[in-house]
Amino acid sequence: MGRSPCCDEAGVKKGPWTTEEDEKLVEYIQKHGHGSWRLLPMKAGLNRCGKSCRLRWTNYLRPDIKRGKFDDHEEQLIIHLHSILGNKWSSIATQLPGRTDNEIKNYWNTHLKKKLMRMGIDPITHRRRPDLELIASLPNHLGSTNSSNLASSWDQALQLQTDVAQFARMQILQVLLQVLTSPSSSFCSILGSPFASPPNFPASANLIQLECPARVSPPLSSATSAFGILPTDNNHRVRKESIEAMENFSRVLSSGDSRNGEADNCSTPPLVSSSPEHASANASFADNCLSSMNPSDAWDAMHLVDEDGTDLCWKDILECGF
DNA sequence: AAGACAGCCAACCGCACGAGC
DNA sequence: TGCTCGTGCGGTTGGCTGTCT
Repeated sequence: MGRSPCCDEAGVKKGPWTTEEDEKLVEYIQKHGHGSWRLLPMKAGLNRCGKSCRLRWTNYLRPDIKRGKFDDHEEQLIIHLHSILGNKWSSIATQLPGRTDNEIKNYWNTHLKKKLMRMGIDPITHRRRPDLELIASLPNHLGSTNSSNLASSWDQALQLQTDVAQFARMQILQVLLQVLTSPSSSFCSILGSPFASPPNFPASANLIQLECPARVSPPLSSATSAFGILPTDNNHRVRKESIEAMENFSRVLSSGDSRNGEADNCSTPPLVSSSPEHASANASFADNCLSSMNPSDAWDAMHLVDEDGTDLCWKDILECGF
């Protein structure tokens, strides 16, 4: 697990690459392949660490790199994949031939994030954020101060309050989905513990009566297992398979599947994880199973029952819990 | 014309993970 | 089983460039 000492070596050059260095690196790799990155600088006669060489090659010198502006299709694809995968830049990059993860990451941070915020969409959750919309439209509101506008601002403020409450509910829904679609450890341990409840979940919501996994009804368990989320899987396998599943899924989307149109029409894919570490597993379930549902339908789809076989009042729990 | 500021992006840093011993 | 090594990845930084004042 130790860190590679390669970049700790003294006397190794850092900073921008010169054309001579680039030429040496390209020439060496074209002749011999990169082989071991650690040994490459020495063999190629470069006073750089292997890591730096690898980065320079993969992000800049590789012959298949596509240069220039991102087109609309690429932009939409990045936004969509980010809504599914979170900050998994390397996974996103696999869907955009010729683009590097670094390039996509930079483009996201400098362009797309701001673009979404201007549209009133939270770039992390990919959900509509009324507050952001309000901020974006603030200049318009400041420009007009007559009484009717004041009244409409009040309406808007009240609407905002309602939206924030709705948003909070959705956050809880997300947390629950994260828990439900996480590997067994988190689901069972959280629900099995007499004290634990999902983060930010209201204390009044009593989840302890649930157990794992017998009480998860077939629709949910089949939906999750279809994407590799099995209670017996370990974390890494689940993560990997989930990402692979999402990559396959997004491949279908990008190849013009009919659902793509629906997804594109809805600029904010629903029920997207707010935490990157859960994004892949969470999203595979959410995006495939719940994309066309409103929150109420989503609950119906989950169809959770307690041990007596009666429906749990999840909706009520959420609606009354805070 | 020049200094301040903001945006952009290549490169670096440090952590995580798998393989091999 | 635990350690080291090599590599991949995501977050962050620093310097270059363009725009504004």
